Amino acid sequence: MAKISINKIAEIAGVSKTTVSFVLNGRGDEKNISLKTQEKILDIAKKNNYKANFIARSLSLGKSFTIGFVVPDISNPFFGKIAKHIETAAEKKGYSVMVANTNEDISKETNIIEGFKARQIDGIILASASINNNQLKTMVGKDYPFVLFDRFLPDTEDSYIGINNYETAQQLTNILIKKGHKRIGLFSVTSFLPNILERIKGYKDSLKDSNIKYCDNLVYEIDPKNIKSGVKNAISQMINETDPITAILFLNNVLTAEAIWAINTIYPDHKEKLDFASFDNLDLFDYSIPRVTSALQPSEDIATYAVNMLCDQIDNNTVNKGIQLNTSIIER
Amino acid sequence: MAKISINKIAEIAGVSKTTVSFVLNGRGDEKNISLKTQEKILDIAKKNNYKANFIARSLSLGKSFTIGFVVPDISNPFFGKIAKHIETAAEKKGYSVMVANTNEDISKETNIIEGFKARQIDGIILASASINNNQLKTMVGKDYPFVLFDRFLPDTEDSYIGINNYETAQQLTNILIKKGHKRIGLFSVTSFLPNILERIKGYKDSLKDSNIKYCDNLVYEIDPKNIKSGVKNAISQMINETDPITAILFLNNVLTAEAIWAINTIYPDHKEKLDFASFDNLDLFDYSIPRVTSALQPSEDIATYAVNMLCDQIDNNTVNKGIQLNTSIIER
DNA sequence: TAAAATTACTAAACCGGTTTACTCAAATAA
DNA sequence: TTATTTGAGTAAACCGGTTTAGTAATTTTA
Repeated sequence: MAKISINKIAEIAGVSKTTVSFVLNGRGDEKNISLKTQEKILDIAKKNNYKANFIARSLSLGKSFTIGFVVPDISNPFFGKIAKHIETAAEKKGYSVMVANTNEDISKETNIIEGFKARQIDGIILASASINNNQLKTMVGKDYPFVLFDRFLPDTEDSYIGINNYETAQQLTNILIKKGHKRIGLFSVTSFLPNILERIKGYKDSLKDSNIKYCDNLVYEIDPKNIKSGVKNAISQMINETDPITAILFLNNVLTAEAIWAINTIYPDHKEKLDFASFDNLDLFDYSIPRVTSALQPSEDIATYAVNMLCDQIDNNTVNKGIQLNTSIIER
Repeated sequence: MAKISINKIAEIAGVSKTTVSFVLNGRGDEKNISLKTQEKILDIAKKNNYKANFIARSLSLGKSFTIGFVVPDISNPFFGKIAKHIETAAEKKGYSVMVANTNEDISKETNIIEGFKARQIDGIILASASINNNQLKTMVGKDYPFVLFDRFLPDTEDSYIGINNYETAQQLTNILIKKGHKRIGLFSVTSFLPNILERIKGYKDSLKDSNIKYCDNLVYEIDPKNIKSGVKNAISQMINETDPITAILFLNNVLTAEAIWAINTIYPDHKEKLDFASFDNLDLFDYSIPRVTSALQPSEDIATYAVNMLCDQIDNNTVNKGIQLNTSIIER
C-alpha cells in the first residue's frame, strides 16, 4: 500500500483535488460539497489510510508547525524537564519540537538558529548563550518569533520566562545566614546577564541586611564553557584560604553538582564542614553531603508559558512581555 | 530584507531557476555553467543572504533530513544523555532531531509515530513501549526506517542497540553476593521483552552459580506506568517480610531512584541495612544511602550507533542487525 | 564542408498540498 | 418570465525547490 496523495483520492473519487482538499479539511459543508461526495472522499481516505503530507502542507501554508528548543545541554535535568513539558504543551497545540544543544557556544547557537530558520521552523524557545542584545538580535534576526527562558537580556522588549532571581537569591542566602554562617561564598558563572546580576544583588543585599560585609574574594566566577575544571580550581583555592568559607551559594545546578563531586572526591574531609545552597534543583541534592538547599524552578509552568507566548507571537503576532515566576525553596 | 527565493535570484541574474539551482548546489561545473554566470549567481545569493527553503527541498526530494527520537521520558537523564549525543551525531550528518515522549503509553506512541510519518520524518530512534513484534510492526509499518534501543523485541531482524543484559545482570548480582548477601531481591518492570528477560536470567544464573536458591517472592514486578506507587508498595511489602531482603538488584534507574526515595523518606531506619545494584547510572547514586553499584550504559556509543544504523537504512536501505554494547560497572 | 560533439543554458514537469476565482445548472425571487 | 441566488464543483496558480529532456550556438572532427 503505497502512500496515497490527495491527487490519487481525487482520481479515484472522480472529483477535483480542490474538492478533496476541502472535504479532508472539514470545509466540505462550508464549500457546499454534497454529502454524498463528502462521504465518498472520506471513505476512500479512510480505506487507504490517507495522512496528509505535512511537508507539502507546510510549503503551501508557509508554516511548519514546528518549534525549536535550543538549550546549552539537553542532558541537564533542568533543561530535560522543561523539554518534556514543552513537548507536551506543544503537542496540544499541534506543534512538534526540534531540539538542539549549543554547549554554551555562541557560534554553534548561531548555526543552529540559521538551520532552524532555513527549516522554516515557526519559532524558537531559547536559553541563549549570547551575552548581549546585539548578539542576540543579529543571530535571531528581526521578525522571527522567539521566547527566552532561563537567561534574558537587559533592556529588551523580548518575551522571556524567568524566575524571581533577586528574591530567590535572598531567600537562599538568608537560609545560610540563619544556619550561622558568616563567610558565605558565591559560585557564579561569568556573565553580564540580568538574571545572574539579579542573583548576585540578592546575595549581596541579603548579606548587608544581616550586617555581614561583602567580600570580593569570596566570589568565584566560572567560565560556563569549562565548568568542571573551573569549579575544581575554585574549590581548591577556596579550601586553602586562611579564613575559609563555610557555606556557598551556587547560581546554577551544574556549578553545584561539580562542587559536590570535587569536595567528595578530592577533599572528602571538608564535606561535613560546608553548607550549600543552589539555584535549580537536582535529585542528588536529596542525598549528597553537603546537603543542598535548592530553589526549584517551576518547569511545567515555564514550559507552558513559553509555548503559549511563542504561539502568541506565531499566530497573533503579539509579543508578550517577560514574566518572572516564583521558585520553591527546598530546605535540606 | 524579505526572504529571497531561487526564483528571485534567477530573475535578478537574468537566468533560469534551473541554472540557479545547479550553481547553488555546487553542480555548476558539472552542468557546464560558465564561471561568469556562476559567480554572478553566488554573488547575488550571498548579498541577499539566501538560505534554501528546507521545506521546499524536502518536498521535492521526498526527504526531510529529520530523525525522530521517541522515548518514554526525555527528562530521564539516561534518555537525556542519549538525546544529546543523538543530536550531535545527527547534526554531523545533516539531520535534525525531533523528540517526543510516550510516557510508556503505547497509544500515545502510536500517535507520535503516525505524526512523525506524516511529517515525512526519515526514520526514528525508538525506546518503545510496545510489548511484541506485531504491535511494533503495525505501529511502525513496513518499510519505515527505525532503530530500537534500550528495549528490543524477540525474534526480529530489526536493528537495535542494546547492552549485554545477561552479563551485566550477572556482574551486578555477583557484586551483591560478594558483599555477603544471600537474600537478594529483584525489582523489575512488568515486561516480556528480551532485555528484561535476559537481565532476569542473569540474576537467576548468578544466584545459582553461588548456590543461592532463587525465590519467586523476592521478585517484584512493577508496572512501568505507575512506578512511583508500585515501588512504594513493593518496598513496604518487602520490609514487612519475616526474613527480609538485604540487597536489591534494580533493572532500571527509575525503579532505583524511587526505591531510594521511599527508603529515605518512609523507612529511614532501614537505609543503612540495604545494598543496592542497578542498571543505568544516575548521578545521585554517588551520594545516596544506600549507595548504588550501577551499570553505566555507553550513551555516546549507543547514540552514534543508533544514528549510523538509522542512516544506513535511510540512505543505503541496508538494515544492520542488532548489537549489544558493554556496560561499565561503577562499584560503590 | 558537412556531421558530430561540446558548451551554456532553459522549459516544464514534479513533489503534495491550499486557495482564489471562476463555471454551469438548478432553484428562488421579482 | 427574467434576473438573481444558491448549490456543487473545478481549473489553475502558488509555495520553492529539483530534475529530465531538450535547444541553439559554437567548436571540433572526418
